[in-house]
Amino acid sequence: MKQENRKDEIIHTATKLFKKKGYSAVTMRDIAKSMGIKAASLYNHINSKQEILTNIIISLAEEFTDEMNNILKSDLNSIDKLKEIISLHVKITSENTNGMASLNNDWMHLEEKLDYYLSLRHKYEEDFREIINEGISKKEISNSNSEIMLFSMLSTLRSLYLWTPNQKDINELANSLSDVLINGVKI
Amino acid sequence: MKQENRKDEIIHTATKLFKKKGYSAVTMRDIAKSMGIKAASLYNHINSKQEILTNIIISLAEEFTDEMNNILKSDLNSIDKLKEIISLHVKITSENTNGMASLNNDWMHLEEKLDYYLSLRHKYEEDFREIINEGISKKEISNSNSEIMLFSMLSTLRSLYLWTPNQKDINELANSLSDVLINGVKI
DNA sequence: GTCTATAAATCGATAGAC
DNA sequence: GTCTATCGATTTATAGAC
Repeated sequence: MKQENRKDEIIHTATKLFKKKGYSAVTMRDIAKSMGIKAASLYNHINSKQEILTNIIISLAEEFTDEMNNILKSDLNSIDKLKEIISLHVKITSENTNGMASLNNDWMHLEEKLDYYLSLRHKYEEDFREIINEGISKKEISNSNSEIMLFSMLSTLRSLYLWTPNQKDINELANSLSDVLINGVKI
Repeated sequence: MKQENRKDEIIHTATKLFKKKGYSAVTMRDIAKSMGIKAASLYNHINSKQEILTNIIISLAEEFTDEMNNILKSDLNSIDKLKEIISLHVKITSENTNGMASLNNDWMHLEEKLDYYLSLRHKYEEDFREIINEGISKKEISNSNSEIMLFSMLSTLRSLYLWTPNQKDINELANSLSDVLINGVKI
């Protein structure tokens, strides 16, 4: 475990609380109490509540962006690129389950960094869409509604934080999830 | 369009705002302003902010519960039961897109009705799980990880409110969605 | 049924002692 | 680096005039 300085400790504590109740319902007093100190003491390490949220969300969004770029650069076929995306979501979610809740549910409370976040998200979805459409034109992916395939997969991957907090083997999870998302449930 | 009394109008307005920012970030002044009146006037029609949230969430949860009971009672095979569940989510989401946001993201802010909501949700997931397991034992559904199939489908269905607000033909959406969820994306 | 006015509590954030 | 004390703004909700 990496050594946590006081600022990281605040962010880590806040992330846990944000998952339970959402950014708006968590007070600086809640965060402080959870750390055994007073709210005023938090301000020796962070400048504002908003700074905490920005830190949680932007670092995750940039991580997704970087990894998506690696997948795009690879010479995998479309199905294997999808499997890589699935593994990426499983990995990041397992490393920061609580943070994924803020990324999904509290991004609209970003202030200065809102537009930047939206641009990263838009680019990510565009890249995902391109992989699917490339797969369709190369006859690797079924030629049905590509938008529904995109948002169905994305919805499941974005919801991983809700039901995989105690997952042991993340490789097995990624494999099973790939099986279900790519082959469906029918025999 | 059914005639809306003042209380329904308040709930309708609040539901729209709750989707945008979440229950905790929306104030009674926001709701009133959006209706062109003052916050104090709201209290002539509703007793509290909490009552608005309870009304939104419990009515939706009970609708899902009732319809799931009908599906369970039917003599459809497992795949067709799954298709009925998919149609149910598409229908309810198209009728109350904004309310689905509260159902998904703000249920933890329920107070007196929280336990009741949790019991309905638990029962719904149990019924869904039973349909999948029955399909597996009858060789209608693939014998892979049933929990992953359950939560993958449920995640997609619960996220419908995010990307289907302007859907025209809900029958076609339900059919395409069934195709993707049941048959996957592979050719 | 809506208004103004305000109560009582709580919010994020700061000042200054230690 | 944490504390007490507090500011100023904002919250839900109520009282009472119209």
